[in-house]
Parts: sequence; C-alpha cells; structure tokens
Amino acid sequence: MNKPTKTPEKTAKGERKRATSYDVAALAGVSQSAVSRVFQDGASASKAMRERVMAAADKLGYRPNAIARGLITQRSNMVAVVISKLTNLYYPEVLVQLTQRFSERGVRVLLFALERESDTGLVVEQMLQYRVDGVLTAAMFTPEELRTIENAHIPVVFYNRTSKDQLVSSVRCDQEEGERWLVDELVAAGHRSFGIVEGPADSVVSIERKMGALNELAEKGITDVTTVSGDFGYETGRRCFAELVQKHGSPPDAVIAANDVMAIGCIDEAREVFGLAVPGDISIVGFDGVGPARYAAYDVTTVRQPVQRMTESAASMLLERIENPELSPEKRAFSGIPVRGGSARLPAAK
Amino acid sequence: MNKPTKTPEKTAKGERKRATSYDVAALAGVSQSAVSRVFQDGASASKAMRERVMAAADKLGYRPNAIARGLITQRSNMVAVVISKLTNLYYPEVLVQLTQRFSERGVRVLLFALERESDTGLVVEQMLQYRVDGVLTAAMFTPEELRTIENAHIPVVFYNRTSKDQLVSSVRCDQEEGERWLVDELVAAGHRSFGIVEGPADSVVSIERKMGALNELAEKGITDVTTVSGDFGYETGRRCFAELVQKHGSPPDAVIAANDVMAIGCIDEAREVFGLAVPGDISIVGFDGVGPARYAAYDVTTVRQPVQRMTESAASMLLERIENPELSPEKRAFSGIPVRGGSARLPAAK
DNA sequence: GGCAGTATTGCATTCGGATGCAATTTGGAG
DNA sequence: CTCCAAATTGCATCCGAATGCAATACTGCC
Repeated sequence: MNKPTKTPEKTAKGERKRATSYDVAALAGVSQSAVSRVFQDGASASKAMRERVMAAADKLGYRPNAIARGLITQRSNMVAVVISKLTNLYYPEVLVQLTQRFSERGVRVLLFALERESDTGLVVEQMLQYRVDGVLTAAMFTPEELRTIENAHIPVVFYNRTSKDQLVSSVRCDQEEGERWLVDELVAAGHRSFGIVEGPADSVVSIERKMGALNELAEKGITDVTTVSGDFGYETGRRCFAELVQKHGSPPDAVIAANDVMAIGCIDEAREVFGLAVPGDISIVGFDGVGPARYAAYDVTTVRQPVQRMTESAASMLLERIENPELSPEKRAFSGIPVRGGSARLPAAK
Repeated sequence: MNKPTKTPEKTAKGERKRATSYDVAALAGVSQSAVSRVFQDGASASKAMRERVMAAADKLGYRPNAIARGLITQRSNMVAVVISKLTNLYYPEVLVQLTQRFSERGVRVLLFALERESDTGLVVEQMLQYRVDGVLTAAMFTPEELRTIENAHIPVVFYNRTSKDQLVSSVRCDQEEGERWLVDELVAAGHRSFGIVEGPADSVVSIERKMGALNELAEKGITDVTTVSGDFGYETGRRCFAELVQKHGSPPDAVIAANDVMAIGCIDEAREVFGLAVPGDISIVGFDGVGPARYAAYDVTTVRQPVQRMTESAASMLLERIENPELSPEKRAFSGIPVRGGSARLPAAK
C-alpha cells in the first residue's frame, strides 16, 4: 500500500528522499495522475490544477523521474552515440554538434567511446540494456551485431560509413569523390609519382579514401604509387613520410595522406628532415579540413567535410526513424568541399 | 495480473516485443526472481538454475532492462559529463578518456555539450530528471544550480575549475603555477614587455591563467603589459596578435596566450603579417600541450596538462563519492608539465 | 433553470526487475 | 541414516510515472 499522505520522508540521518509525484499530489491535495498530467505537454489539466500542482512541486523540489517515465512509455529519450578514439581531431567537433542537435530536440546522448573501431561488442550489449531509442555510430558493427540491434527494432544511422550489402541508413561524406578530385588536380598539375599514406586497417574511412585515390590513379594510367600505413596521428605521419621515401627510393612527386593530421606530419618531415620545399619540391594533400589544416604554416590542400550539414542530417534522419520505424533506410552522401591550400602545386582554378 | 506463461507476444504486424524476465522465467520454468538473480553478480543461484535460465535467455534474446533496474535500485549507473563547446582542441581528448574510465567501471556517460560555458541551466534540469548518479563538469555552475544538485544528493566533481567559497570536489591542473613558470622563464631570458591574450570572459580557466601571469609579472616588477581577449580559437589568435601590436604600439618582447591554439595563431600572424622571427624577434607561449603545439612548425613552449592522470583521478573521485556519499569534498591540483619548445627564447635549462 | 456535450479528474493498472522473507532443497557431519 | 546449518528458490511487493476508462465538473445554449 502506498502512503501518499506522508510528506517526503526523512531517514534517521535527516536526508530526505527525492520527492515523487505522490508527494506532490498529497501536498497539493490531488491525485498522482493529475500531477503526471501537469508535467506533460498535451495532457488536459485546468489552469487551477496546474497552479496548485506547480506550487506544490517547487515547494518540494520535484522533477519527474525520466527513468520511471521511460519504463512505462517504452521510450528512454536517449540515443547512443558511438565514436572511436582515433587520434583524429575531426571527431570531437562532430560529437559536440551532434549532441547539441539532439539536445535541441529533447533527446539525450549516451556516449560510447571505443579504443579501436573494432571493439564494438560490449558496447552493443550496453546500448540494448539501456533501451536507447536509436543509435548513431561512427564505428562499424559486425553484421551480427547489426542484426542484434535491428531485432530490437532500434534504428541505426551510420556516420561516414555504410554497408553495400546491408540495408542501413547512413550519412557520409563521399570520400572517393573527394580523393578523385585531389588526384585529378595533382595529375593535371603534372605530378606523376605518388605516395599514399593510409590510416588504420580497421578504419572504413581510410579504406574508402585509399581506394578512391588508387582507382583514380589507375584510371589516369599512373602506376608509380607507393603505399604506407599509419594511424591517423601526427607522429606516424612523419614516420610514414620517411618510410615512403625509403620505399620509393626517392621522394615522390606528391603524397596523399588519409587525413590532414598525417598530411601535416608529412609536411613537417619533408621540410625538417628531408629539406624539401612544400609545395616547391613536393605536393602533400590531406582530407577532412580540420582546424590545423588552416594554420598558415601548413595551409593544407584538402577536402573539407561539411560537418554542420552532416551532423544536422544524421540527427534528423535518426530522429525521423525513431518517430516512424517503418521508414525505409536511406543513404545520404555529401560532397566534400575542395580546399585549394598552399601545400600542393595545382593547376590554376578555372 | 501478469501473464508470465505467454511466450513473447507478437502484435498483429508480427513484430515481437522485447523479452522480459517473465518471458525467460516462463520458458525456463522458473520464477522471475530466479532470472533476476542469475543476471546479478553476487546473487545466489545454483549451477543448474544458471544454465536453464541462460539457455532460455539467449533463445529469447533477453537482456536485462537497465531502466527498470535503475528504477528499483535507485541507481541509474549513469553519470553526467558536461563540456562546453570551446574551440579548444584539448577537451575532446579529455572526454574520450573520461568515457573510457567510466565504462571500465560499468558506468555509462550521459553527455551534455554547452554552447557556452555559461548556459548551464537547462542541463541541470535534465541531469536531475535522468537521475544520474554523479556529475563531472568542465563548466561552472551557479551557486544556486550547485545547491539544487546537492539537495538531490548527487556528488559533483569539477574538472579544471573550482570554487574557493564552496565545498566542492575538483580535479584541476594548477593554471597559476604553470603561468608563473612561463613568466619566470621569459623574464629570466630577458623579456621585459608582455602581451597577454586571454580567452572568453566566461571561462574560468582563462581567468586563472591570466591572473597567474599578471600576478607573477607584477611580482617581478614588470608593468609593461598589454592585454587583449579572444575566444580560444586560431582565428582570434591571429586577430589578437595584430590588436596587441596596435595597442602596444610595437610588438612586445613576449606574448602569453591563454591556450596553445591562440598561441599558434599569434605565431602565424607574427611571422606572416609582421615578418617577425619566432623566437628570434618575439617569444610566444601557450598552455595545454595539445597535439598541434608539438607540430614542428610551431613547437610551442607551453605547459602540458597531465590529462591521463587528471581524467583517471576525476573519474575515481566521482565514483568513490557515488559509493560513499559521506565522503567529504576534496580538491586535487596537478602541476602542469613544462614544455620548453622552440617558440620562445628561454634561459638554458639547468 | 435544465440539458447535452466537453473538459477535468481520479482510479486502477502497467512497465520490468530487485529483494526481504519464508519455504524448500542441499550438503555435511556425526 | 539423521539432523542442522547453509544455500536455493519462490512469493509478494515495491520503485515512480503514464494512461484507458469511468466519474465528475464545467460550458454554452435554449
């Protein structure tokens, strides 16, 4: 039996329990349902009721318990956002923007950060236990994990990755297209030998970028291509450049790094250790368009991801699918924005 | 009346509801409490029981509902992490590390991102509604907000900010100490006129850094100090440098920027626009020790925050207080790590 | 003033799992 | 083979808010 007439009880230690809707109801002399209704949007409650309840509520410092509400409504109003820890300066921005988009729409973000893109297992378990309403992920799930999530009828939106053989929604920047542009420009400016610095093997983004570049190079009939791999970080960018020169026998005409940070590493290594002028002796390009790429000392030629539009789009897509689960998957690809920086010799822009 | 004997029901559309502990119990032919116990750590259940339940559980794809559990245990196993959106490259790292620390200990992170450090109001309301077990914040709360949180008996740990007149726990890097070191070194190397580039007015960190520098300069008897203010971003770093030169009439001997990113902005502006050699003509220092500060083109003299230890410490501190609410507040201050980069003329290290 | 129609309000139940207590089983010692 | 303590298991109840339905209170209109 409930004891709704008791005022918020105090334990022996004098600390009071958080007020519940029953406490408020008792103080206001109304029913618990009335309190519940006052704290909802479209519920019917008279003005008088509203006032009495609100008065009692702030006297007690009452606020609805989102946990209890979630239990009965079957909606947690939380989405899982999954990121991986990359040394990538680009994700933080994405994360903050996403969180703000969701907040604006009354949805909370439960954050999961992976050490590597490949350890998704535990995370899936947790997401499901917390009954998140949706998942926005910047890491790839295995087909099995994906199936598990879908069995639970939780909509998923992939950020900057997608799956050709699976019906999933995704928002991405067209990595291949971006790389093709970079390659075209470099080739048009007369570069003939290329170095490619790829990212971690488990990064889908890195793979797409590499393939984009390689395919376009092949189509242009360029075969002098050397590849080395790093981890998206500055230090490996430097190491990779040295490795590249060694592997190729001499510095190539141009280096295509899988992201801006590694491109910056390459530029530093080229200048400091090899005494090369950038872009005089060698052209170096990146991808992402992160903050440091704009620093005057580097001014990296790159492809900028339209982060604002992408996050906006990803958040809406997920929220739409939460509202309407029948909605079929949709893949949106945004073109990157070419940035003709000073780190590469390019043909004059038309 | 419950209907524990029904198998997971299907709606007309054929989609099944998520399995509950009752479903599992029914399938395994045991009681719901038994299922509950099998999915707990220290609960007593025989081996036979465990097996039967587990078998039924995976057949149904059952996983405990953390929301329901939270309701009865009065523990959400979630903490709120509050960050503000600064153009500061340093926070992302902090965020990822914190999230990992908490995850390791079975605690989920509910993320709140503020547009500016000062709009904390809404966020407090949300945290309380979700009944988070603790709050870790890299933004300042008003005394009233703080009181609200404490009335709810939710432990709070401040990250890189604290309050002298309030009993709160905090983990911080000693900003003042760091600035004093920077000033001492610069003065020892003969710099006599200073420019200070501070951050946003609502950033506690910025204020502490500025005061640290000003106090030490005053103690050293240096009065030629010009101050301008930015927003922690690269662009304003550049603008601030120009402004500084204009305000001072000529470039000062040294510039102390409130963070590395602005220091980098200053370096670029000094070199590109004013044709100054860094550190030949002018010394420029920052704070934080973020990634780009290490880039060869800048090699910023700075004070690095021991992020790893700080996040580790902050997470433990909060978790301890969640376990044991009686624990009194504690303030931990970590010394920054001096980084003698090439962006400033310094006395030879002893 | 009376009545139909609408807006409020309360009642009782529900969401899914945890837990104190009592009943039952198991294990071990003698 | 007994008997007692310890380990298992089930029962009943609780956590806090939402909601369908029925009861009641207003509203406007004639």
